[in-house]
Amino acid sequence: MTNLFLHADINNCFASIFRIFNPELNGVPIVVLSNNDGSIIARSQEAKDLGIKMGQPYFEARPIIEKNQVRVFSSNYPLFHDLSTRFHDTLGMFSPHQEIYSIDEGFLDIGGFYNVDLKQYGQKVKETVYKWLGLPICVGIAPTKTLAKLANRIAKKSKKAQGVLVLKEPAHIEAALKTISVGDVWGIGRKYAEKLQAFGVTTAWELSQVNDAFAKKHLTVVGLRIVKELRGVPCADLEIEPPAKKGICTSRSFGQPVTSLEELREAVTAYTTRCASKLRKQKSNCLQITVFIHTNRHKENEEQLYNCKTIQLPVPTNSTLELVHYAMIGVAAIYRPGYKFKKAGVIIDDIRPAQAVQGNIFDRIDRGKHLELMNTIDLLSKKMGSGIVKVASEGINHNWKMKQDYGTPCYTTRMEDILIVR
DNA sequence: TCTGGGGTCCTAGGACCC
DNA sequence: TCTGGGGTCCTAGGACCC
Repeated sequence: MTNLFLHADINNCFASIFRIFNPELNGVPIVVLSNNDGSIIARSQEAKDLGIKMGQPYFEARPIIEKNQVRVFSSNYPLFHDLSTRFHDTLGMFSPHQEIYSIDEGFLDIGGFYNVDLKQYGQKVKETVYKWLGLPICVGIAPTKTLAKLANRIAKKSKKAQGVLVLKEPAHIEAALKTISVGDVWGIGRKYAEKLQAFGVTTAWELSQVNDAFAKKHLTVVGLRIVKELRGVPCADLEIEPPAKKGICTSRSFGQPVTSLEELREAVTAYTTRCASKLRKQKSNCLQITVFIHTNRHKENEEQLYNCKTIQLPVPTNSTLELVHYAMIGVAAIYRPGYKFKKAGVIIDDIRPAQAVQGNIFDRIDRGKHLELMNTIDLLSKKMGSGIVKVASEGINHNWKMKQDYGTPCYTTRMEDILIVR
C-alpha cells in the first residue's frame, strides 16, 4: 500500500470567512485584528500585497490601512469556529481517515486509493468546499504529511497548479524541494533556519540531503523526522482522535489598564470558569492551578511586574466553584497595588481522566452536589449561550473586557448576537 | 492611546536514590 | 588532591506550530 496524504487549508481563512457574508468585500483589502484589536492576525491577498505584515501592531499599520481604505475587522471566534467545523465536516466526506490539524487546516489519509486520478480528486475536494461553504482552499497531495503541506504551499503560489498540486514522482519532488527555502519547511522556524543557513543549507532539497547524525545533533529528533519526511519516508501518522490536553490556559489582555484587586478577581474568575468548562468538555480533572498577572511590557517608562502563583489542589477536580476558590487565593497572593496591569491568565495543569478520583479523608466538599451543579450549568450554557450562569465574583461591569471596535454578527450561530450588533 | 492567545515536544541539568 | 556508576524524576528553557 502506498503512503499518500492530502492536506487542505483555507486561503486567508479569517478574511475569506468575512467575505462569505459580505460579497462587496471581494477584491477589497481586508485585515483581521487579534483580541483587543492589538495586532494584525489575518490579511486578504490584497492586504498582503500592500505590504501589511502578519503580527504587525494595528497602530503601526494604520497609515497604510487608511490610505488604501483597507477594511478592518475584530476577531469573531464563534463565527470562525462554526465555519471551521463545517469545513472539516466537508473534508471528512472524502475519507474516513481525517485529522483536524487546526482551525483552517486538515489532513486526509488517502493511501488506500487505487485507480484514482489524484489531481482530479484534489480538484473535487476544492470545488466541493467552495460550492458548499463559499470558502477558497488549496490542496496538496504527497507521500508524507510534510511533503503534502509543502505541495499545498506551492499550489497556493503557482498559477499552473490551479490550487491543487500532487507530488509523487521522485524527480517531481526534487524539483519542488529545490524551489522552497529551508525556513518555509513545516517545523523549521526562524532559529533553525538561521542555524541551517550558517551551515550552507538553504533549500528544502539541501535539508533533505543532510545526514541523519547532523539533523539529530542540530535539530533534535524532531528535525530528523522532518528530514526523513522530506525524503518521502513517513514518520507521522494522522492524529484521528485528538489527544486530551495536558494543560489548559485562558488569558486575555485588558481593554484598559487594571489597577484594583477587585477587577482582577473578576477577570480571573471569568478565565477560570472558561478553563473549567474546557476541562469538563474533555472529561478531565486537574490537580494544579496557576494564576498570573502582568503589566504592559511595551511601556518602558512604567513600573513592571510579572507575578504568578501555582497552587496544588488537594483532590483532582473540574468544578468551577472549587477552581475559582483557589484562583481567588492565588490572585490575592500576587496582587500588588500601584501597578497598571495589562493582562491576566489562568493555567490548569496536572490533568487526568475524570473518573478514578482518589479521595481524601479531609475532603469536606460534597462532590456529588458539585457534579450535578456543573452538569446543569453546562447544559444551560449549551442551550442558552455560555455566560447565562455566572459565578458571583465574575461581577457584571467588566471594565477590563477586551476592546473589539470592529465587531461582526455571529451570522451562523446566536440570534441574540445579531440583535445586539444591530 | 494602541503590540493576541493557546498549545506541543525535546533537552539539559539538578536533586535524589542505591 | 582525591572525590564511582547508574538510574529516575522533575523543572526550566528553548524551539516549534496555527
